[in-house]
Formats: sequence, structure tokens, C-alpha cells
Amino acid sequence: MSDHQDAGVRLEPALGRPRSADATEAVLAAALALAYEGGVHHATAARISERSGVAKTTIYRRWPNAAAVVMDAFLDEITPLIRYRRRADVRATFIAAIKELARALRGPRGDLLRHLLGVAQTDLELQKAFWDQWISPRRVQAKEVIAEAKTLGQLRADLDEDVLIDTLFGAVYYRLMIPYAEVSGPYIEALVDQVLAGASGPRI
Amino acid sequence: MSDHQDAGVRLEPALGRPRSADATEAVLAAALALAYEGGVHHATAARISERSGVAKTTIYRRWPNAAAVVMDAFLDEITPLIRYRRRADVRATFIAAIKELARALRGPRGDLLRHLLGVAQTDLELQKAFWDQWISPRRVQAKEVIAEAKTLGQLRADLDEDVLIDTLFGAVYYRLMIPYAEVSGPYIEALVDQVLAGASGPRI
Amino acid sequence: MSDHQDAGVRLEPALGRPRSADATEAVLAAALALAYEGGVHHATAARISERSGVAKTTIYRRWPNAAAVVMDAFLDEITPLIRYRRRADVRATFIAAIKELARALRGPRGDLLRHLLGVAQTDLELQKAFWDQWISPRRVQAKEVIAEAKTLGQLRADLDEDVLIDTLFGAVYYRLMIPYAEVSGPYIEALVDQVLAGASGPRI
Amino acid sequence: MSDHQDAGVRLEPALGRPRSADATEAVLAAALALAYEGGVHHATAARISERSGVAKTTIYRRWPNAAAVVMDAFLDEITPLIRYRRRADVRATFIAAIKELARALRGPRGDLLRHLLGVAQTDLELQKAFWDQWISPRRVQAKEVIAEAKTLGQLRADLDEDVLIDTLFGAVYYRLMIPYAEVSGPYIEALVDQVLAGASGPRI
DNA sequence: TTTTAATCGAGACGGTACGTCGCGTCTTGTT
DNA sequence: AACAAGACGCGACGTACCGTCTCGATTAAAA
Repeated sequence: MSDHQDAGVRLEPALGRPRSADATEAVLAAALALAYEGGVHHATAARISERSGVAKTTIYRRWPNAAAVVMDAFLDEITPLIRYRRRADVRATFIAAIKELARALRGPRGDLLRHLLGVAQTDLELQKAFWDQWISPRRVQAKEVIAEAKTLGQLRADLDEDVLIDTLFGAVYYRLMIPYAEVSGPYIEALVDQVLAGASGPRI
Repeated sequence: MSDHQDAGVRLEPALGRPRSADATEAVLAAALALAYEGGVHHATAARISERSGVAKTTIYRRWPNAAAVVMDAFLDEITPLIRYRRRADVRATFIAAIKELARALRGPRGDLLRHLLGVAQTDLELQKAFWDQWISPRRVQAKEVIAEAKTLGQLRADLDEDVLIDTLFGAVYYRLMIPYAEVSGPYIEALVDQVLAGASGPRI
Repeated sequence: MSDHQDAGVRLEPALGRPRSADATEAVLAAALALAYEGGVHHATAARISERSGVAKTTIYRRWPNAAAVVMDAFLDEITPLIRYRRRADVRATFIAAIKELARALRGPRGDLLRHLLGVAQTDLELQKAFWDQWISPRRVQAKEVIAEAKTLGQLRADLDEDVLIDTLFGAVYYRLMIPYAEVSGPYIEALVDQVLAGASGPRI
Repeated sequence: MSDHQDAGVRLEPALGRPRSADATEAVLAAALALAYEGGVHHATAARISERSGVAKTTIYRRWPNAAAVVMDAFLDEITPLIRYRRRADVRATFIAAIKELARALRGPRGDLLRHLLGVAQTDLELQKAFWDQWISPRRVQAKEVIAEAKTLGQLRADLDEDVLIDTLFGAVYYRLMIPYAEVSGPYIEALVDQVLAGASGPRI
């Protein structure tokens, strides 16, 4: 759960009636189900309210709009599925990480991410949530991997980390949002290999 | 101008009153102005109609929805600004092309593209228009550049073209849609250099 | 029908699609039925829309709020029921007029008027509609009756018309809104008689 | 102060924490201020609570709804302003009483009464409160005046008291709720005079 | 010259969703 | 018990756009 309101830690003894955890759960579940059924636009505040049994006002008391609810629910669901795990070398680690990501996004989950990223383009708050809760933490992990690899001599010492991450994951998101071809296993291997080896012709 | 309706050629001698070309122009201009003023969502059918003096019916007779009008107007405007031009070598050609693209998208125009790409995620017709009129033609041009470079030995012969394009432009679109940092001149040079040189450490 | 919008006469040839008379009728009928069923507050815009089959937006296009619809419907219904008719003398004319009014307001119709007058206290537009379409025309008729009676010597020549009307009808509305007792036939006769005869004791 | 709850006498020794008198006072003051600022509808339970610093729960423990609070506050304020005082004769007594009433209701206080009477039309409890605490006691006083006047021969012995009160005060409330003209001093004199003298022409 | 047919402007229409307000009730911990 | 705080379910509000429709008025080629 990653509420929009209480992102920070609440230290005060919490005056008044506490927020219902059941309600939160029911709302997130309903929102996710609706979004999978008919796309982000199908998960309206009214429908989430009806399906979850939680009043519309309660929803708006906690999230700025329906899309934000779906975003929270989506992130709750996907975060545990895509953790970096160290492999033999950088190549293997990145291939594994990207394959795990691609697998997690295969099918309706990918569409949902596409839609959310789409809506985030015209919704600053969502944009920020996207960065804070999805992109940024994963970049941090990627940078740790890169740093280790540099130490081990697997990556060039003068390498620009951001460029490396942008090229690897940029390619994946590019194919997600402009879906002219699949992000297949072989593609991922070719992608990582080429990014590591470079595109230049033989320097003789 | 790239009307959605008369993509095919009209062979019949066109009975009745012919469509007004002025109307089309006025609609596109109004749509673009509105989108720049307040985002894609500000360019509603009603507002475009009012601003352009063209009836809503007429708009819907030619475009499926308001976003499609904005897309058409946007593509009309941007296409001439981003043509590939050959330089000394692949490196220079790509750097120049990406810099031109980045320059064209700096400021409000980039936001508009972001928004359109966003809306396209939940609008199949727009998705297709995006691919057909923006992405695809540019990929064709890029592939010509790559082919030439392969012939000249500037790029590896066994190179996967799609991967190369995905990494280069994926990085740019990634930074466009997840705007954590600018697509600056130095960044573009670093990007192209690293993609060409590869990220691997020294093979001893 | 007494639309809030086109109170004045429209001379222009009426551009665009004309307003549906059926819709107007259906809305008024639904509003009145709902108000009789459960009071003015039961005639909400949503319910009127549902019952009449006319979209909520169409309702708001013509009336400022649900209460105004009920008011229009009520006035349409009641106006033909309470016309002044001349009798033998002023006394008989007023008694007949007030009895007709009382009869028309007996039962649910009186409650509806009470409610509407109530709502009008916090709604300027309704207040005005009330005066223009209900009170004012009836006062005009009353003044004609008074003028005639003065000519015939049935009423004192120096009489203040407004005071006379205020006392007669003020008493009726007073009992309507502060319903401590009924506006019965005998009461009406006593009312008119006492207003005509005066309350003063015998001038010896 | 005329609490809705403890109309009956509380005989039990009152277990637990006793009710705060300060709270009651603060609530009434806040309610009245809010009603004067923006009309009865502006005095919502939430706003009264916030302004007075008294919890919403506490308010609902003592009054059935926000309008009842305003009513209580209004009556507390106005009651001392409008006591009957005997003058030379009935005519003078009534003129003085009505003038005092009119003076008290001039300006925002009249609007507030209008609004309350309006709301009372759709709120039985308020309706009753209105009668019990405002209208009824004043009618009792009026009847005493009338009885005295009858004894003194200033009013006809066979006079119907209710009709007399209805006509005099009905006219005032009529002009309050259907404000087509002011309740001015001269108007009040003309009103009382005409009600006393009668409207009939000369019986020759 | 008169059809004939598609276009155009204007604007009404049925719908869906929005985000907010106010209601009166409830669940906390505190007095 | 009563209290402050505030969450909660509920119903209604009035608005924004959507895409469709129905008018009368143009506009040009076909009859």
C-alpha cells in the first residue's frame, strides 16, 4: 500500500477515527480488477465505489482521482515481481532483470502500465508518483549493479550510468508504448549484448 | 495535412457541395493553438469548433475525435522540422538527427508530443496514426542510414538495426515521458558515443 | 408552459435544432408527479431525468435547478383553476375567488405550494418567478375587481387597494404556511365580512 | 435558550460528564453569525462546528439539525425585541406592536426569518418550533389585547379574534415573504386603520 | 433552369463521468 | 457520560465533453 496522503510516517497519536484498512484494500482490489477488465478509463470513481462497497467520498478523501487509485493498486501488485537479483556477471544480471520485467508486463499488465504511463503524461501528480514509486527505485538498484560491475572490470570505468540505463530500459519502454514488435527473450539478449559490445564497426 | 477520412483516393466525381479546404485549415490551426494553450485536453471538439468557426458536425465528418485533429495538426507542423541529413559519418548523422529532434521538441512542443503519445495509449486509432505518420517513416530513414554505414564499415555488419534504433530513440523518448533530466546536447553525444562504442570493460 | 429561458417572444427564425416540446412536457409531468409523491425535495434533477426519459443535461439547459422545474409544472397546473369570476357584488366575488383558491390548494397541492414558497425564500430566481407568474397577475385581477366596486359604491373610494389585497390574501397564505387552522368555507366568509365591515366597536 | 433535547425535565442525577454550557453558547453564536453572513444554508453543521470549536457530534447531541440551531439562536436574539406594550387604545397598541416587529425585521434579520420560515415548510420539527416559540406566544398576547379592547368597547364584541390577527399579521408576513413592497410606517398605520374601519362603502 | 445531393452553421439531445458539498452516524482517544 | 477529532456511507449537486441528431441555408454538378 502506498497511499497518496500519508507517504511520510505519522508520529502523532492519530486523532479521530482512524482510516479503515479494509476500505483501502477493497478500493485497491476493485480498482485493479476494473482496470484489467476494461482499461484504465473503465475504473471510474463511481464504479470503484460500487464494486468495493466504499463510498465515493472516501475514495476522494484519500486519492486525487480514480487513475491514482489504479496506479497505487498496480504498483502494489507489480513491485514484488520485479526485484533485481545478482547473476554471474552484468550481462546475465541485466538480461535476467529485463526478462523478469518483460514477463511481468506480458499480457494485460503491460497494457495497464502503458495506459497509466499515458495518463501520467497529462497528470503531474501521477507523473511524480510514477517516478517516485516505480522508476526511481529501480534506477537506484540498476546503479548499484553498474557500480559493482565497474569494480569488477565488467564495465568501462568512464561509463555514464544514466546513458546505460536509458538505452537498456528506454528500448523496453519504447517497445511497450509503440508496440511495433514484442519484447521477446531473444530480443532482450540481443539488446543487452549490443549495448555492451557497441555498434561500431571493426577498428582495424 | 493528412485527413483521416480520405486516406483512400476518391474516384467518383464527387456529388454535392464539395468540402471546404478553408474549414480544414481553420480547424487544424485552432486545434493546435488550443493544445498549446492548455494541453491536449483543452482542445475539445466544442472549443475547436468555436475558435475555428467551423461546425462541430463538420469536424466529426472528417476526424474521429478531437485528439485526432490535434495529432494531424501537430504532425503537419513538426514533420518538416526533423528530416535526416547525411553528415561525415554515422556518428555525426545520428547526433545531428537526434539534436534536431530534441531541438524541435524543446518547450511546449515536447509536452504536446508527450500528451499525444499518452492519449494514444488508450486510443487505438491514434496509436496507429502515430506509428504510420511519425515513427515508421523515421525508422525507415534511420535504416537507410544504418545500411549505408554498414557498407562503409562504420557499423558492424551483423548489427541488429531495430535494436540500434530502439536504444538510441528509446532513450530519447524515455527522457521525454519520464522527464527526470533534459535531453541536452552533451547527453546526446554521450548517448551516441556509448551506443557505438559499447559499455563493456576492456577485453584483455 | 412557462419556460425560464424564453420568457420573451423569439422573432428570429430559431437557428439550429429546435427544442423538443415532448421533452419539455415529459419533464414537467415527471417533476410534478415526483413532487406530489415525496415533496419538492424528492423531485431531484436525476429522478426527473430518469422518470421522464429526458437527459439531466437537457433539464439544466432549460431550467436553473430542479425546484424551478417543479415551480413551472405547478404553475401550469394551477393557473387555469383559479380565475376570478364576477359575482353579484364585491363580497361575493372575493368569497368565491378565495374559496376557489382554497379548494385548489386543499390537499397535496397546498403542501406543494407551501414547499415552493419555502424554497423561493432562499432562491431569488424562484422568488421572481413566483411573483411574476403567480402573485402579480392575480393582484392585477383583484385590483380590477376593487376598481369596479369603487365605481359601484361597494367599496370606499379612498380605500388602499394594496392593503385590502394584503389583508385578504395575507390571511390565507398565513394559514397556509403556519397551518394552525384550516382555511374553511365559514372562515373565508368571516374573513371577507370582517375585512369589509371593519373591526371597530360601535361609534356612538 | 430553548434546547430541543431537554424540553422535558431531567430528574436523574446526570451520570458522567455534564454538558458544557459554554459549548451551547458558542454553537448558537456561531450559527447566527454564519446565517447572517451567507443565509441559512451557509450555517451548516460542519461550519458551525469549526467556527464554534464545538464538535459536530456535540451539536447533533443537542439539536436535530443545523437549521434548528439557527432557529434557536434567532429566537433567542429576537424575542426580547418584540414585546407587546399597552398604548392609549387598540389602534395605538397594534400600530406600536407591528412597528416594533417591522423594525426588528428590517434588514438581514428579516431575511433570516424569511429563510427560516421557508425551511420550516419542509421540516415538520422546525414548523412546530416556529409555532410554539414564535407565533403562538405572540397570538396569545394579541388575544389579551383584543379581549381588553372588547371590554372597553374599542372593538366589536362579536369580532373573530383569529380573523383579526390573521389579517393584521398575515399582511405583514405576506409582504415579508413576497417582498413586492416594504412594510413602512405609513403602511402599518393604513393597515391597522383600514382593518379597524372596514373596507365597505357608505351604507346610506 | 431546375433538380439533386452533399456540405455547412447552429445548437439541441441522451449519456457518462466528474469532483464537491452537506448530511447524520460511527469510532477513536481524552476529560 | 460528554467531548474533540475526524473517518465513513450516502445522496444530490451542477458542469464538462462526448458523439449524434435535426434544422435551415449553401453550393455545385446533373438533369
